[in-house]
Amino acid sequence: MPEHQRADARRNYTRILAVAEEEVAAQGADASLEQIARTAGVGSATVRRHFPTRRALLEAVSKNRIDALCARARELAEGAQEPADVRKPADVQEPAGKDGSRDALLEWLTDLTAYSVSARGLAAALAYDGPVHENSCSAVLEKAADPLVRRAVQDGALAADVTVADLITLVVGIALATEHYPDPTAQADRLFRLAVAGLSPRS
Amino acid sequence: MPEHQRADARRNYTRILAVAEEEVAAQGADASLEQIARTAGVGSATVRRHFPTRRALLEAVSKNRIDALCARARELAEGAQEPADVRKPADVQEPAGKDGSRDALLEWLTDLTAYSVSARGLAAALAYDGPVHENSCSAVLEKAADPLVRRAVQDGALAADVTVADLITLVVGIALATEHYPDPTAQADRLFRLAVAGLSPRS
DNA sequence: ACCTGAACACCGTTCAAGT
DNA sequence: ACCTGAACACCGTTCAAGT
Repeated sequence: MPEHQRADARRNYTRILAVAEEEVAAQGADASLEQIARTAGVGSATVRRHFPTRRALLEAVSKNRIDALCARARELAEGAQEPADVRKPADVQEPAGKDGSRDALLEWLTDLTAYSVSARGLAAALAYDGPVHENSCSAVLEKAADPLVRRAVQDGALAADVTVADLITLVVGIALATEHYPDPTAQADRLFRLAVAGLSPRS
Repeated sequence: MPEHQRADARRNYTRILAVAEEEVAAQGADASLEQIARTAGVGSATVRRHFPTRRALLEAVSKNRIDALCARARELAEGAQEPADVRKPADVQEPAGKDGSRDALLEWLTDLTAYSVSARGLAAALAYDGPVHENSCSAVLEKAADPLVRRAVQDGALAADVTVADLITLVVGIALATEHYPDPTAQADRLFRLAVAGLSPRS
């Protein structure tokens, strides 16, 4: 969204986005752009001017949830208990340690799973689809969650070659594959816990 | 495909399917039905008569691979080494034991992952999409692979509440989420190994 | 019984004409 | 600078007319 816009342009942008949020929530990622234009009372060409691709629209619709997930990641990265301004110097081992790192990461991934399942269109917006634009949902989310993953690796709670992109893609895959289940939340939860536990023997 | 068909009907069915295989291989699960009809030299209504839904067409296109995966599952279920006709009585513990159960299951899941990534349309055909028809791809595949999962559970190599549907859905999700990566096979492999290892500490 | 061709409603894209 | 309306090519669906 450009800085200085004509008033009517900004108004249209807002209306389209509001309608799109409802429509995507109701119809999912395949919601009709034409229908959105009609309901917003603009031409479909105007929708296209503001959102050149379907993905761009889905990303805009998902922005609030992405921001919330980013905030949550930063919160968890600092350690849930202590306020941000009393952090230890970098050379002191984090008090949370291995279990804390792992728990924080798992909590965030659990939140991501819940969001990806319940917020229609979010999984599609996050799914990899060609080289990632700088300010895309994926890029923003990965940047925010990266510290969580790095700390887990440093503390030995996660294999060294696992990236934040791997984990997000895995969760997105679970969300996509469970989308049409009778109870998507329950099934996504099952699969997420399965992936966390692994397929190795339990002993 | 009905038993007794008029010759031209059967011929059309075959041609449509052959064209669909090429088109889906080239364009993926979203291939244009209209285009398939044109190339096959029939009306789009004829395509629709033989394959009432897109899913039905994708399932028909995927049939060979599904059969191969079923055969592989049965092969692995009997224990790779011994021929089928010297199997022990049921009350004797399988010689393969816990590790064998787990290895057989993992090998099959690895094959399923490879197929789901490389055979375009297969993941879409397997993805859950409402109540499963009796002879659907999913049903057939689940039935064939179920013994592998049950044996792994019995031998303690897998948590008791994990079902064959869970595992297939997880793999399908990985395939869907990695579809547009530069190297889908490599990324799907990464995620599959991650899910197998789990996110728990390694020690 | 099965197929064809046409008609229909819809969609996304593009662009000339407006203000 | 931005929007609208129309034109376009495409798609999937349905059905009357053929053989």
